[in-house]
Amino acid sequence: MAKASEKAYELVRRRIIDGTYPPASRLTEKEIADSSGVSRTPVREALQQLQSEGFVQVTANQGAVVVDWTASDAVEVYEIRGLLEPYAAARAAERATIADIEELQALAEAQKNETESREPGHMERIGALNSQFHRKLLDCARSTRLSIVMPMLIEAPLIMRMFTRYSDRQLVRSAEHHIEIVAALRARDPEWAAAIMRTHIYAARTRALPDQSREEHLQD
Amino acid sequence: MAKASEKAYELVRRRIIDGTYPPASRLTEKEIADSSGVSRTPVREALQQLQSEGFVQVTANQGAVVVDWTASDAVEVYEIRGLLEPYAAARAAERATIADIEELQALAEAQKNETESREPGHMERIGALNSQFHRKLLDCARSTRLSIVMPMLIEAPLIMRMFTRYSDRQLVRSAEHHIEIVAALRARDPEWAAAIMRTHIYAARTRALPDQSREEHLQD
DNA sequence: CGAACCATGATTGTATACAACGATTGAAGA
DNA sequence: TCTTCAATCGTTGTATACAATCATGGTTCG
Repeated sequence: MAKASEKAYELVRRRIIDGTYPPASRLTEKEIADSSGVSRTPVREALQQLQSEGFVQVTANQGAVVVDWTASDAVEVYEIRGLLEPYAAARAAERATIADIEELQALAEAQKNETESREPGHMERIGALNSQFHRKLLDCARSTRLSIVMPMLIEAPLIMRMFTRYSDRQLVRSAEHHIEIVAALRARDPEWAAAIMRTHIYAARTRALPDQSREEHLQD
Repeated sequence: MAKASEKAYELVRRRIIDGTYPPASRLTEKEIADSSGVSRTPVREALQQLQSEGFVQVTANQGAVVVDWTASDAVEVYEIRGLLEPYAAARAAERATIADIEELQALAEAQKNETESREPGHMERIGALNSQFHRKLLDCARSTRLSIVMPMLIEAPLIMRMFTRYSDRQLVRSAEHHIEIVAALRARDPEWAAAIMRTHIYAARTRALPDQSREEHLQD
């Protein structure tokens, strides 16, 4: 059996992402402990972990609340990703092994296929593949600090739901970006990798902006 | 009395920074609990907190070890700061209140004075003032994400000791940078703020590079 | 009627006991 | 001599009991 603290962590994280625990709702340790079948001690650890990842906010003696995301929060996340992920991509271009690159390619192609097939549940699978791709690329950057910092930006609940705002056209483009990133890594070209990654993030950022009609309203 | 978990946190953090717990040394919960006079439960919370800030690395069933910093780690920190802090400075230029700016100015001037007076213990005070300045500026950026991420980069133990590598000339310059940053905020000029901050970080990064003889060896 | 104030209940914070796990050491066998 | 295995011990992981704290609602006094 997995460790108790992980069990609680997974449960809460899943429920935050799927909306069972809506934004601004209060989480009591006892309720989580009962739901996950562990004691309060590992629950507290899980909540602290979730806090360091930006999922919840715990206040002294008042417990944890699910953080509420505003549009400006989302934009802020993309701005910071726009600074850090190109750097991560450049590092990855210099450090990824062949095996790493193959794995990234597999992820990118799987995502591309999902965007084309559009079978039931493809949105969830695309979201998962997208997260995996960015996480794997982060791994290839071989940077302790980035590995601590970026998961919070990649796996934020709002960010993971952002795909629902994409048109089919935009989903395809996003997958193509991933494929081009892999190409840049294969070419061992840090600048190319950084440039296409920057493009990728900026394109995503637009989806987070309040008014989404500014781009591509003619095509979609 | 402060909360038990904070007590343990402060103790361990201080001991890591002052070298009582050297890099790569193992920290047992019991030893910390005895030293700080609290039980193991809050100690565990403190260690987890310290992990999320990059001070220690805890491994399952094997406890925590103080992270060991290499030269490349230091460079990595400055590279990331070189990306994030100019952005933070730009945001601060748009968001800082007059009171914020006055406080920053006071910190910058105090640091300048310390570099000129050179009274006993000035190095420690400069280090503290420097941390305060960057933390306050971060505060003015009004970014939840940056506030979570950056303390780890600003308060890393190695970074705080880096001042010992500065020549007098470089200490003065560093203080001057801070003063100019305040001027940029006062002018509400995000680009200026970002530019001088970038300069400030890059100048610091050079100190972290293995071979420090490349700059200013004639003057110093 | 309103505001300040205590009593109460619920929830978080801490301590301690116990369980589970891993490293280490020593002996037995090849 | 080297390897393997098992027992032991120290350490971490978890559960539970208790203490401290906060939100609440009702009560009293102005």
